[in-house]
Amino acid sequence: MIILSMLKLSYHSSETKNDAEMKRPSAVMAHQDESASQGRHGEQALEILQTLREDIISGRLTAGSLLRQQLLAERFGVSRMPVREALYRLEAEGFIAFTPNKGATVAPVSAEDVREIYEMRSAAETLALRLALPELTNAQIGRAEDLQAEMETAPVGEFGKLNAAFHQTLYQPCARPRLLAHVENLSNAADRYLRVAIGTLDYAEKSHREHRTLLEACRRRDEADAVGCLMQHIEEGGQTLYRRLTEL
Amino acid sequence: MIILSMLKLSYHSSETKNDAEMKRPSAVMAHQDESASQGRHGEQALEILQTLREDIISGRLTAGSLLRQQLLAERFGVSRMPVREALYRLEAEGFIAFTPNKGATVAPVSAEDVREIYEMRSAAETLALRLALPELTNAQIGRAEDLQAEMETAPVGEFGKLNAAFHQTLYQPCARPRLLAHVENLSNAADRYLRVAIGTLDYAEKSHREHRTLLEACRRRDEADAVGCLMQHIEEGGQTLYRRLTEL
DNA sequence: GATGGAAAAATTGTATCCAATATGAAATAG
DNA sequence: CTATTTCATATTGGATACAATTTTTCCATC
Repeated sequence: MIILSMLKLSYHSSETKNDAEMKRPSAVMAHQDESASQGRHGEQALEILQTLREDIISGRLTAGSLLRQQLLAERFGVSRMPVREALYRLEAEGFIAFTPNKGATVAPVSAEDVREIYEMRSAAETLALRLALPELTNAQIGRAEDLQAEMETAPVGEFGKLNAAFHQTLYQPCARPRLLAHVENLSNAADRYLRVAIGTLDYAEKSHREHRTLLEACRRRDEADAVGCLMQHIEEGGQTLYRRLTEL
Repeated sequence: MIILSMLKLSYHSSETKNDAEMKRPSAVMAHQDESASQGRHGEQALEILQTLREDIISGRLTAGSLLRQQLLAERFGVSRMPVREALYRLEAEGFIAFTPNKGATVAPVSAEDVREIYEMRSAAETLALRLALPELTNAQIGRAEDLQAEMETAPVGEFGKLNAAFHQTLYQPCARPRLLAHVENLSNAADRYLRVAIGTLDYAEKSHREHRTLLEACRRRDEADAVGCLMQHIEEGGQTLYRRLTEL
């Protein structure tokens, strides 16, 4: 099957002067303040959101778990109000689901879900790479190479974060805040499933090999090759996870 | 430029038994209760969310407007609590942005934004159509044709809703809840910009023509043709809006 | 008249309290 | 002994109350 984009999405007068950073918290922020969010105003909810998201991605909170607002409030030493704010945002990200008058439960996992996530990743990330490649500098490619090298020696627990950073580094120059947020959200959703396959060595080996091939194509600024590599990388990764989950 | 998907996203053992309806309210719900949300528990926020979203899309709330929680609470006859819940969800949808201790403002509009939205629509909707086409029944195509006929005579104010329904009808059989929610969200985001072009007759004329061509390709189950039509339809629509906005 | 600062008002963010519903246990009827 | 009903408890959804911060206003000073 061959899908061909015969439209070259050439929008004229594209200035792209600023990266148009959206005002949203954007999920990725270095822990700027290790004092347990006791100091300043209005950041408890963010802390709770990030912690719960980590808990779900890492598997500490399993699918179907009930999230009791009172328990969470006590755990974080705050009232139920910022907890509720965090839960609303988690719902928007697809990690939990509310049932009226009953509470929030961690979203279920399924083979169909991971298949869908990777189908969407393929579409979104190839678009991002295509738009980013003309703006991508050698310095940025170098940073991606560094991340790749780090990933190859880091412990498996770090794989998800480093992998996301690697991909984001390549997409960043596209300067599309909506698209980048979407890619990040899909990456988080995928990380929840990654644990079931990252244990096997050949999965990581294959990923590393494909990353290096991708970087090479980026160095050459070969758009067709780079996008093809990325698409294969994502779709085959998704198929591997899908098979792994249907076997269980 | 030719992008070719050389991977045929063939996931084996694909059961797709149920459509896996997500528990989230899903934004599209018929007004089941015209009594101003006074009756049952836990639905004020939904009413507020839908109303505010409509207000932003329709332009009644303009970019940069400050959304005062107290005013909204009084307008809807509730406390600030369900208002805040609605605002959090609107933020996740990209319609508003919070600035700490200052409040929520309606997200700005820009030519870059509409360009990005249509780039994402092209990627997401062609994927949805590709996945839906093998499952699409003649009855569903008939319903799409009915919607198209209705759209050609309806007042311009109805165009956005009918257009979204037309596209959703064709994508629905793909049975991908995440993807469909994403497509719907992008459609809402695009509707905010549609007002600037829908006034011109040739825009609507062109859209109707392309819709009929698309339906014909769907009838023939010609995937390459249908996906090509859809991609051209979306990308050229986006370029038209982009040009219109850069001229202002 | 313009400018800077302090106080007052307004607004957000959080905590506490209340209402409505759901969950679960105990009691009663079969 | 089991099933059903009723009542107590727990939990969510919403309203009110309070604290922290920002914005506005007003006045003094240059």
